[in-house]
Amino acid sequence: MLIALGQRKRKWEERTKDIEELASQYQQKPLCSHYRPLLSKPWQPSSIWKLFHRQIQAFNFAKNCKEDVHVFALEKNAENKQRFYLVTTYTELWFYYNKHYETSLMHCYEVIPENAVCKLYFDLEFYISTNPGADGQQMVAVLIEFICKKLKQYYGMKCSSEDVLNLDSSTEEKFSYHLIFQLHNAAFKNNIDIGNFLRTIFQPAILLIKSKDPLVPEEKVVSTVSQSYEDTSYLPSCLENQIVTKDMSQSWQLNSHRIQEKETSQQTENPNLSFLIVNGKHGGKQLFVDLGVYTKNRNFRLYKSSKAGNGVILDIAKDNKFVPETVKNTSIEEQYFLSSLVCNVRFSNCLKILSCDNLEKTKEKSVCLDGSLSRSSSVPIGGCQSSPYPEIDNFIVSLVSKDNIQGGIRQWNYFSLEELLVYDISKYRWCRNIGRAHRSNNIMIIVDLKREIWYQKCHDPVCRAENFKSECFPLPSNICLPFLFKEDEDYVYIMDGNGNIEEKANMHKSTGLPLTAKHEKMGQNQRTSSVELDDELDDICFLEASEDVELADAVTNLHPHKNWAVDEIPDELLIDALKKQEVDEVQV
DNA sequence: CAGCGCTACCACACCCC
DNA sequence: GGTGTGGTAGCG
Repeated sequence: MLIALGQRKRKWEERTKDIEELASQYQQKPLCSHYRPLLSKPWQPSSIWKLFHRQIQAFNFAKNCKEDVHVFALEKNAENKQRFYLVTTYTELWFYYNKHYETSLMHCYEVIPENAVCKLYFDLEFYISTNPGADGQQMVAVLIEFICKKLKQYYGMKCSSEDVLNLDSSTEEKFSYHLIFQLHNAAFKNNIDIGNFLRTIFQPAILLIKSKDPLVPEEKVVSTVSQSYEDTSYLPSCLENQIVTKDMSQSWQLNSHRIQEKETSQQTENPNLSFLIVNGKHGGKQLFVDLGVYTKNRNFRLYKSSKAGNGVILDIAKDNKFVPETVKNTSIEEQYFLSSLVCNVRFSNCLKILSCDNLEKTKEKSVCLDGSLSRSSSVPIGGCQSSPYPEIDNFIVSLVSKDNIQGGIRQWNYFSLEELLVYDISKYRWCRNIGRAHRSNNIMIIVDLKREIWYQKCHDPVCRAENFKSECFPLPSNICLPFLFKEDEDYVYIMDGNGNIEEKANMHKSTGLPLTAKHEKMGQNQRTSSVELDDELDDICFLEASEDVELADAVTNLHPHKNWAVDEIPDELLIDALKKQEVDEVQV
């Protein structure tokens, strides 16, 4: 007994000694002593890499992070499809992912947060055995052409197959594609709205499928296809005769009239949607486009990832025509990776947010943040629509309720990349640029959840031309995320050098030392976002995520045309800014 | 110790003709 | 027989 205890004690002492030795090594030779993500390449990893068992814990942690972090889901393996939730930045994920395809990161999914602005994306699939002769690539081409046409029709967006990233994950059994639209200066309000949009434009096909269901009475069925002018030779032989009657066509027109008040004149252009319909695995008709992927917090498989239990990765398809712009010091592969991320959408003044309410409500709207493009059919949303943060909404309403004017929130949009809430204000038009209210243009208030600040921007063309952005004001602490979300860190996992996930105490990733609250909050002043990858960034994007944020902001205000990283700002400018802003207790 | 968000489907209760 | 509700298996 005593001997065993003695052995245990010695083992424990050895282990403690090893850890202490390792810790002193890291202290002497820190891994990230000169980390300057905007300057040095190859860059070094930041410290944000945390795994959680529960999605909610991952989101709560991410919301308290100062970096551009995102939540990803990892499938463990084929036997155990249990999922973990990883919080990290795009850049850091790529850094490890790129090297560890065959480890824990091989089954990795982007979590598309509910309410987050995102790109138009598609999951396409059909079983090859039940669809003999179906030409998947040709069907994809027709689909893209159709979607581009509808984007033009509904939102005035111009795009072509060259703006669509085609990813292929097909097997001998199943044709499987992902499409990610890279629209210029436009994105959808959230993935629910994408679903609404697609259900609207695919409605004839959806109803046609339902009509094959004996439970649906035939007279309720509406469809399109008055003229079937398109080549259907790529269709599976079983679908060649799926042409719908003229009565159905009229029905669709009626129905469509209710859906889109202004579009009745265009109905004659409706193409044959039978290209959308395929045979299911066990018979029955289904859509080529999976409409089940537009739900809250949807997991969408990453470029180069495979499903657990199936070795087929999502790779650039042979027929892909999208080529990302090359960016200095980054590989084309990384650019493809960033393009494939559905939520990698950066806020800017000219970004058009596309939205679509669900079919029952039958309202269509498209709003441009710069106000320069006309809004389509719908009425503006009346009153105050609440965002996921009612406390912040209340604060915004209090900001725009002054001088006997009761302003309101016309609409809000959430950018998960930078954690920005962009509020379009109604009724209240006071602009800090001109020192009075605009006559006809509305203002917006941007809440930066990471920097815990808010500022005003403007829809007015003159203010826009100046790229006006007001001073930054601190958010009251009781509406900041750390206050609203108390993070749960009971279970923290890290990945070892081989990319394997191990359960660990709550440790600092680079040093292996226990992580203190201060480390957490400081985030080591590191920026690993795609900031340095995008030449056309809005000024708001450059100088953030640091302890010195206010100072950096002050410098930006003084020198709006320079874009410095926090640690690049010349000392004299910092001092100027200090004087101007009377910022205390800032370490230069 | 440990996934999440649906939808389709089923059983059952209640109501009306 | 029609309609509403609540629970859940199983899909994506």
